[in-house]
Amino acid sequence: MCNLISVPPLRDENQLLLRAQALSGFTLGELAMKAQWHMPANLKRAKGWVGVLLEFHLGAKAGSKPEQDFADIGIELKTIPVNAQGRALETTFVCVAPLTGNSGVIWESCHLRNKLSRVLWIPVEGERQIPLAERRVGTPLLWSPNAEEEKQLRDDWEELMDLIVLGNVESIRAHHGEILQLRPKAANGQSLTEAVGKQGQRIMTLPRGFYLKKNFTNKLLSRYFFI
DNA sequence: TCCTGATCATTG
DNA sequence: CAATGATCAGGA
Repeated sequence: MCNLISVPPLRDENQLLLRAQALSGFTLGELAMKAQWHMPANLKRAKGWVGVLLEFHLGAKAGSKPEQDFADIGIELKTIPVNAQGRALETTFVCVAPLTGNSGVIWESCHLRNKLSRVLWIPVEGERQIPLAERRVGTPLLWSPNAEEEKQLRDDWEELMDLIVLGNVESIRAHHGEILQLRPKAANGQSLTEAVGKQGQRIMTLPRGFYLKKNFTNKLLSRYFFI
């Protein structure tokens, strides 16, 4: 994507929050024009477009590094499509699930916990009846899990990781977990990655990712008003 | 209507 | 291929 606007580096999370607040109320069409980006008609062939557009406006480094979007200030950015009531329309992808090399991996130092330790949520209107260019950005929310939320995340993560380590990855369905779920995260059904089989042998399986279920993200968002 | 499994684009 | 950004869409 062309990059004609330079956004200065961020000092701290308050500055990031202010910058995000300044985007609320704008439509995606306005933000695309400001960035001089091409507007796709819909997201069918551009599923991550909204997230990358907001990253650009907030000064996140684009790329595919497995770290927080704003690693220097310890913040992960998540755009979340919402309906007119401010309720999540989709689950939220968190990170790829490690399917091998998990001996000794513990919650305290896992990738998922790090990613979710501090999240800037930006709701964006996502109903398909609204043309993409007319969808508005909502009020951002800076969030860290409280004790109860962290326990829920940890319980689900540990249950899912146990299944992965013990060779049961292929028996995990999306309904496992109260607030976290493990689902395919792949380019297509032919993608394969290494994992552990039932007899401890090496198998090839579809890459998986951790996702936050909508019931959980809705609890976070419901405490705030949308626009 | 909603959820689960499938899929799309891009970068390193 | 694996990571990033996610949403699509058929079947329950």
